[in-house]
Amino acid sequence: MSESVRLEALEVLDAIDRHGSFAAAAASLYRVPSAISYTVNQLETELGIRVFDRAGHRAVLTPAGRLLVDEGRHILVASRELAAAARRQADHWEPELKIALDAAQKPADLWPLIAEFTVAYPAINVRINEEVLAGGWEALVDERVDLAIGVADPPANAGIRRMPFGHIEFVFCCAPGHPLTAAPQPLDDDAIRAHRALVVADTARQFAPRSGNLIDGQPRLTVSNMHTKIVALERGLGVGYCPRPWVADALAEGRLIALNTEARPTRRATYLLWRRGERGRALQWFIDRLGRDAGAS
Amino acid sequence: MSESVRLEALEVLDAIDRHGSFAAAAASLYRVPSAISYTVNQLETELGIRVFDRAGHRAVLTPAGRLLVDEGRHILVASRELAAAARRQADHWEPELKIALDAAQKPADLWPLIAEFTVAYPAINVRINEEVLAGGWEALVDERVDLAIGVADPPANAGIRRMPFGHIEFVFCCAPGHPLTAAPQPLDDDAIRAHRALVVADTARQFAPRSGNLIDGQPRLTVSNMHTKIVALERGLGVGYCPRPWVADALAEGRLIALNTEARPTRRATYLLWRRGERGRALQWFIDRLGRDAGAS
DNA sequence: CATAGTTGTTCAAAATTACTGAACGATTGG
DNA sequence: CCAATCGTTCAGTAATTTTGAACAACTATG
Repeated sequence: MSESVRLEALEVLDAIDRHGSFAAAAASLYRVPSAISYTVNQLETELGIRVFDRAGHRAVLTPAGRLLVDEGRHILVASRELAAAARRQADHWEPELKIALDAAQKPADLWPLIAEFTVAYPAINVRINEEVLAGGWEALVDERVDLAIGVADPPANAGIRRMPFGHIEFVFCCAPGHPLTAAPQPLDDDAIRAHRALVVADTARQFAPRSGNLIDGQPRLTVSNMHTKIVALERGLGVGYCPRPWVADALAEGRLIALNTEARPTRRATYLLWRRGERGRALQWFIDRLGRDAGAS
Repeated sequence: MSESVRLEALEVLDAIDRHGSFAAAAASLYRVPSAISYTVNQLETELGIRVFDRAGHRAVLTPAGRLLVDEGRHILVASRELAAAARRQADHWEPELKIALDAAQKPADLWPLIAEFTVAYPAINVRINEEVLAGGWEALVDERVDLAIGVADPPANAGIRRMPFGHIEFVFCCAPGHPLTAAPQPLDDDAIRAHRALVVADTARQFAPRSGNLIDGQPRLTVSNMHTKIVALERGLGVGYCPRPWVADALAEGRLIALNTEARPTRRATYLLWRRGERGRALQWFIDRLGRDAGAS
């Protein structure tokens, strides 16, 4: 009456079910029929139940046996996958790579690369979180992600390695009918402060939240992601800076208007960030590929 | 280089991780330290990787070893649960009991019973589908469920056993401002046919769908469940028969009005239905408990 | 800086477990 | 009814796992 089923028994059950008889299963496992009998008997005494009904002298699975076969196959697969995953891990392939993508980057830009990776390495899971402002940095420091893409102005930190990734241009936008469109440009802080600012909430959980491009004293409408911010801008709910790639279409189609503002940096360098030390091959692959295209964006 | 990890090795790894050393693990498994060494070595050669780093002469898990421990525990749990599930199955406890609840019954009426069952038998999963008209019957015949509760007017069938469950009273309802409220009662078919009928779609997939209480030629608005039907009735989108338990509150609060209709049976017997033959203990438990209260509803 | 108490390894022997092969009874299909 | 298949049993053998003793490396403690 052992408390757990033995993997060997599950293999034997699987073979019997797959080949239709003890004899055929024995042949498929390069063993002799009595060895199959032996294992099945052992399983039955261990579990204290009947797994096969031997009435018609062609052994047929009992309901409990059926359960063992069906569920047992999941366990067999899992234990094979675990062996494979351990070998990959030992070969410096992490089982899962977690990526933080800064909200200023368009997720669609990353999809071709993800697609290429998952085709080449189907066993490695990839998980992408979109993070805003300090969120990507914090996720990296907290080891919630392995790689942060497109973070602007990251603080210096001995434990974090960085590589220039590109530049992101911020455009001050509002809807066509918005009162600010009538104001003289370049807009000064006072002109801007009179109108509600649309901001994307920083996803940082514990570091001091940063407010990007934000002028104090201005009324705010905070939304949870860049897409919502742009929709809200188009509806005239406020004004704010947006990454150019996100608003290029809306500007071209006249759904949003770009306005000049005074002396505020609109172009910022962005970086690829990862923790120093052990670098898995999947992480290295992404650093290589993203670094190769750097500056293009 | 076997393709799968052995359960014995996972037990040993788990014990080492849990107790902190080979020696302590050996003690906990009532074995001698060299046996632990043996199993670990065997695992390492089978996988072709290092599982422990023996540099500091206090063996420490490699990343691959940590993966094996963490993921391996899931496999150990699964194989123990499989053994237990097989024993329960052999003891005529089905691993999962699937119940079809007729839309005319209020799901809330079943919750106390479900709660009682899951406390008494936490290992047995219960799944409830709500089915409309022929849907419950069909789900039973198709073996998608094991028990159908509250089905009205089930066809006779040699493979299906039944037990009277109760009665369900249907009330013809409409919103307070609806034109039918001004018509003389009892309403005849012509009066009813002039107004849109709200019907709940039959969930039957292959049997001829039944239309409950429906007069042909009448315009219809079909919705997917009883709750939606009642909301739609309250909004004045149509008229129709509803089970009294579902509309009792709405009638009492005046959100719906009950109207008399001509010569149509408004009270129907409902039944508990299950397939004849092997009857698992969970099924028997529900039949006993539901049968005991029969007639009360 | 000993020293006692760890920890994990190795190896031959012992114990246990799994597999084989032959003999046998039961069932199926032609 | 005969030949072919199927699964079981059982004694013997092969393979694997466990043991116990000897050993080497490290740690903490006085």
